Amino acid sequence: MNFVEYINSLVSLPENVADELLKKSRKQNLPKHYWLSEAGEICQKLYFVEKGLVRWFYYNADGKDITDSFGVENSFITAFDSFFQRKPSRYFIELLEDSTVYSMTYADLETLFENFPEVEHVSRLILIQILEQTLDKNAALQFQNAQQRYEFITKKHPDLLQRVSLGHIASYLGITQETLSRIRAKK
Amino acid sequence: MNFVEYINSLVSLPENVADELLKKSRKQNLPKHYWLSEAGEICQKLYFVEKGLVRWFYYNADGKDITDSFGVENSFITAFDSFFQRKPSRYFIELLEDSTVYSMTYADLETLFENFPEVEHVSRLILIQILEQTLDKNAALQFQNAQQRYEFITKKHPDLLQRVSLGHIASYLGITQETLSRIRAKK
DNA sequence: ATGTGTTTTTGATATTGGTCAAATAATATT
DNA sequence: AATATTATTTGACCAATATCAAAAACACAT
Repeated sequence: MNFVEYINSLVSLPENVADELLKKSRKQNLPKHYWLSEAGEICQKLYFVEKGLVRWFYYNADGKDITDSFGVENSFITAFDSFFQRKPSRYFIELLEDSTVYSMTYADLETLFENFPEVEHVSRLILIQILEQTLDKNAALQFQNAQQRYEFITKKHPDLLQRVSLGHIASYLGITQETLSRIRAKK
Repeated sequence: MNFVEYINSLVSLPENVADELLKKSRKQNLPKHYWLSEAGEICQKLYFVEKGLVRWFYYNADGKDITDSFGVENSFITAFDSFFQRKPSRYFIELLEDSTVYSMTYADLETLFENFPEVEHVSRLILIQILEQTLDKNAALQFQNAQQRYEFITKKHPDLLQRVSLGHIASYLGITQETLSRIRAKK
């Protein structure tokens, strides 16, 4: 599924809008470990992952690598604290697998916003989805113990357990990898 | 500042759009402890707080009251997991002070979306702000100790410390009120 | 196959912050 | 003002999880 097909599954797009979206975007195959964006910089592109896996992370005050989130197939990916507001990001965005992504520049997206209300509309829908996932994660961290956090990911994102290293999963859940390893060991 | 003035401070609205927004909205004074929305139900309205203070909270599996977030003057308030997607919410929304709010139904907002691209546009801007605040809070909870969490709120939302009870602040930060009380005691 | 680097597991110990209970302080009600 | 209610503080104790260190398992390149 390319990203226009994905959008069409959310709202049906007039053909000319679909064409414009494809025309303004660029498809690329990029290798594992490639960085789509870096902390401290303004994220220049909005990505769509057709195949592959990404990780948002940042370094905290102690220099520790903290995984904020993961993005899988059929997700729009960007530094949400940066791209739309044109200010430096907190996050790095890293490919965890060889991936196929579409990308679009901010300027091109703005042009689409101005010319096609449908694009603005679908952006709103997607932002709401992302906001909801973020709220979910907040609730999973606040006052949940390590066991409960692990259950959150096994229920909400079981696919990630197969594809992501234990260390990244633990960090995402706000626990140490030793603790996660012990949780897995029992049961 | 009423909510149309607030929106105008973000993007300049054509006069007819501003008029429509005001026409579709309702201004109310509501008392402290009033619930704008309840968990388990579809949140029916989008609110704007002109004066006052609100709290999002939910009851976790143990029946514990968990504060997710606060909303102050000049904020749009709704159950973001519910209102736009028309599904039951996790959250209660409670007034913590006597407040003046504007409200608009989903149906009326949809009509505005359909007729005025500017409304869709400004919604996107507001959603991005909210998403960013939510990401900030995520980062404040993940791998930050109690002291650091308290510093987060003193820096980012110092006003809340004056207006919200210690118990609610502690819950918001994912720590017990006893721990927060002890943090305040030293220093 | 062998060696090198990375990831995961296991163990021992330390620490943070939670829990429970009671005292004090602040706020609301009669 | 007196009383009841609610919020905050304090103390003693304990549990969950972090930290540090080392071993084991696994992956990858030569």
